[in-house]
Amino acid sequence: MSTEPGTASYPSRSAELLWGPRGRAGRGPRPGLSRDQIVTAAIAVADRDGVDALSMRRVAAELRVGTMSLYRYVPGKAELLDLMLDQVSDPGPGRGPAAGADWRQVMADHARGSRDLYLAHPWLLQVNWCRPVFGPNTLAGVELVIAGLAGLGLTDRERVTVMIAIDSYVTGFVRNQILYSRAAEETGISDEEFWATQHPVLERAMASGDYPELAKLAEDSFNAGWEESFEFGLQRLLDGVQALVDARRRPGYRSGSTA
Amino acid sequence: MSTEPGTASYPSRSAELLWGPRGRAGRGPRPGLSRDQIVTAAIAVADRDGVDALSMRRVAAELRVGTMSLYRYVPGKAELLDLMLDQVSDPGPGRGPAAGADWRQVMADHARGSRDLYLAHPWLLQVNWCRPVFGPNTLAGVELVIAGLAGLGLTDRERVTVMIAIDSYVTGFVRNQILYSRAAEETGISDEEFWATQHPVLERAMASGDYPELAKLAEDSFNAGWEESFEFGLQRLLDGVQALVDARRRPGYRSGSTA
DNA sequence: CTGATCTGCGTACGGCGTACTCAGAAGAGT
DNA sequence: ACTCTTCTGAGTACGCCGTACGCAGATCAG
Repeated sequence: MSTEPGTASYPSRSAELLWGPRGRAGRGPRPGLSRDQIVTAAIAVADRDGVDALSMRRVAAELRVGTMSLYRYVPGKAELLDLMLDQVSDPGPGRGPAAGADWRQVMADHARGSRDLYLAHPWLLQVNWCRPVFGPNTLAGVELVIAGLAGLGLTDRERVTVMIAIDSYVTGFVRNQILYSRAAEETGISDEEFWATQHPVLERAMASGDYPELAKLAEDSFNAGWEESFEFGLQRLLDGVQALVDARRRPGYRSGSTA
Repeated sequence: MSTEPGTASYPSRSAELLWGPRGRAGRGPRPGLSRDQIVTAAIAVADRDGVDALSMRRVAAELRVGTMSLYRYVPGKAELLDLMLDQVSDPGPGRGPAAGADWRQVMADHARGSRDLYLAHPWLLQVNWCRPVFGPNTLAGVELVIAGLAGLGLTDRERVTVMIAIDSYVTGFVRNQILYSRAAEETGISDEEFWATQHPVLERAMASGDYPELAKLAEDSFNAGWEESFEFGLQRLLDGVQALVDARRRPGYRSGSTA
């Protein structure tokens, strides 16, 4: 409390908001607004106009309400972002793993689902969360993955670490994709224009001889689609996990390296 | 130029700054400052006080100079960030791959090097780069990895995609680590205090029965160190690449899945 | 009806990035 | 040596931001 608020949320406050009862004392006037309304409006603004356009004033305007009224429902912007994260992580009702799916399918589905989520709400990866506060919906996703890794002979810690690895890959990949492709509209410069400005610079760099291997690459080496690249890396990662699972089942096997 | 600047840099301007000649016309007074000085000072501020404390006024104060003077050397904050990225990516002189290292060692070294870099300069992952502009140093890192993947029977496009996958994993992992561990000092709350506030909430969630598999996990399943977790995931990913390399060498082999 | 309590929100403060503007220093041309 | 062009340094100001504070009025307990 003594330090400046900065961008960081106060985790215990966010936890209360995420898990706490939504009771209300019956003394004053009825609230004309709800926390969910505010969170929904904020998500709409962030989706439509980007995270830079997300401000308390903007959200209030969206709801035709005074700016400071928001603070009756949300302690501050950081906590609002925490709530946005959890609301958007809601998988919807009845979203479980297909009954007969093997672990690899479950992991791949989860990875693709996360990717879709991040692409639909790019601000998820652009915001500096003070610290990931676990909300009910976030936790439900974790449960699904951990359950999908049950019964494979992995230790509990390995299951958790595999989950982290997959999440890291997805997060990092989509972050890259967003930086490259979404930024086009933010700068008002199309992808073609961007590469048109970069191309001569790169040509000169290649001609300099400082990057011999890069210069030898075929022209279209960087032209794989995002979707295709994502799948490729994901399958490599899952292949590696597969090797570990096989090793646990056939104890004679040795992995390419220990960890 | 017609649109608002926002957070996005103007890529052609950044490219000129990164690659362009540093010539100066000899007419006016000598510049009392240099772009490198500004970039260095900005990096110092970001490292010391965090990315939120990085402002043009702050950098100017660091250099005991008027705020607007910075704009004689750097078009704006976004471009300054681009320059910071490239300066910090300088691997130093004579940093090549060890001569006899196999590809796996080269990839692992590169991954660990990136990780160290990101941990040393967390703002690298917290800033929303408008778009990754390739600077000389960034490009040198790419060259190293692509060279390390030569001669393995992979296509050019596969080499690029493997590189992206490794970079995605590293980026995503360290981002997570930073969010969890670095945020402690920003909120002024220690790791213990944070978990102390989260623990009862999680206990109640586990007791609710909504997360059966999570509840069954051993208590210390999440307690693996960052370093250990990073290595584990990295080795899994490299195992997967290994499988692809092996498949290319023994054409009869089939991967766990195609991509 | 009274008093406590809660909501909505206007005002204001300090900080941000940066456009504009101008004084004055330094070299070029004569 | 003088002028003119050009460049640097920087103060001021504008429109954003998050949010602390305080007040008017609505609502309900007693």
